[in-house]
Amino acid sequence: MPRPRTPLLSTDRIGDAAMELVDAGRPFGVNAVARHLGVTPSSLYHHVSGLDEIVELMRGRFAERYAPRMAEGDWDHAVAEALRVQRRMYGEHPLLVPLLSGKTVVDRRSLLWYEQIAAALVRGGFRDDELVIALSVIDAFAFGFGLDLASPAEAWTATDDVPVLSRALAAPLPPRGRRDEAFEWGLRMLLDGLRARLADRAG
Amino acid sequence: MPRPRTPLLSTDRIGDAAMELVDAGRPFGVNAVARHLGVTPSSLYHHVSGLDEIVELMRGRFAERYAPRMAEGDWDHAVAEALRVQRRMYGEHPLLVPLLSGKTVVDRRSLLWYEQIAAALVRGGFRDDELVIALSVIDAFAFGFGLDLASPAEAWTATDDVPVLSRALAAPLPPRGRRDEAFEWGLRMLLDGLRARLADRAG
DNA sequence: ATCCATAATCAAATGGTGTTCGGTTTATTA
DNA sequence: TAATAAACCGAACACCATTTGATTATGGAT
Repeated sequence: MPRPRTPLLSTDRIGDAAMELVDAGRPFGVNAVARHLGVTPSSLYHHVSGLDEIVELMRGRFAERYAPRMAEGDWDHAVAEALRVQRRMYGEHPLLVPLLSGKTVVDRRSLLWYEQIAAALVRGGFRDDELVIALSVIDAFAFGFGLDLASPAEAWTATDDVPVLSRALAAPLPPRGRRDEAFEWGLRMLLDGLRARLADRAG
Repeated sequence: MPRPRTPLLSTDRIGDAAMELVDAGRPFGVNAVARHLGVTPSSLYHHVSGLDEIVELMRGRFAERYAPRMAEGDWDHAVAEALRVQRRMYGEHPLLVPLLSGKTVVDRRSLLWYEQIAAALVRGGFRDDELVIALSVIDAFAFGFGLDLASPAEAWTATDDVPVLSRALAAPLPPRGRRDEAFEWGLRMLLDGLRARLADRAG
């Protein structure tokens, strides 16, 4: 097939297709995106450098959809809100976790997500040299609990060799579920910890 | 080649080969393990169900090598020690992080690692129904900071669109490095948070 | 109006992956 | 001794990401 009269592809269309694929919980990859667009895989390489760029485009589309409304409230409420939104995203699309983790964030709209958190931290009183540390902690937190959502429900196997662990696994679950409860514990620890950092410095 | 007079393979040998591969920082996979053993990939399937089981065997070998010495000290010191050891493991073998995360832990020796933490938490006074929650938080913590170690040094790209983030990235780094510092922040938050949980209940 | 470089598609091939199947030989067990 | 199971290999399968070359349409320049 020759060059079409009107282009079939564009980075926007590719990013959208990738997002739709993940939205539907279908397997993700260059070939899958091409199939979903009714196009051969090689065509994509005229618009995109490879799989990583497609992932980055998709990251941007999702950052747009799950943009937190953190307004101008207290800095800690803003951080909590951002993390809750991101966790909702991973909960609704667990496939994203292994795709988005471990790669440098380049996409503009995704960087804005971090920018908002950084701004909230500044508002809270964190110094410049502490910002990147705090952001790293927050990021590790977000991806750690994101991984939890992407993992099988039974994270550990009960065995006679591990009686304490087995008893823990057999204990009744809280109404909210193990994962939600763990997230709320973690979130509280994170915010308390950040606030303590500020207080330490003041005192 | 027919069946050899003395077997070339065994699950132990396969697990060792996988570990040696990751130790050397070489690419990991069924074919790579087979090559390293001087054997065709199909031979492995007489001893192992597939890639996942090889990963699980390797998890066991590493759990053995990085077994924490948590003795009988304070429960919080024990948890801290276990997390530091695991972090050292991920630091020395970042390839492990994406391999080990997101899969149910089946290997006996790896489960013992969690068992020791569970025992420490019980010693600290956590109830049965809280144990699995606390373990989940600890696990998310470990993998979150493990992911940080497996990620590129520059997690974010500085841009004019994100001035606060860019300023944060440009700020001088602490002597220990961004990652180590973030881990220590996080560890302190985690332990403080767990202790606060216990105190809350007492009061 | 024509020419030409560029852009956009496809078809086909490359080298990789994990996995399965069939054949051959050896070891073990009855 | 005969039958069965175990352990290897070779070859194939279906996928993957990516590259190359050919074909044709578009848009800008002469």
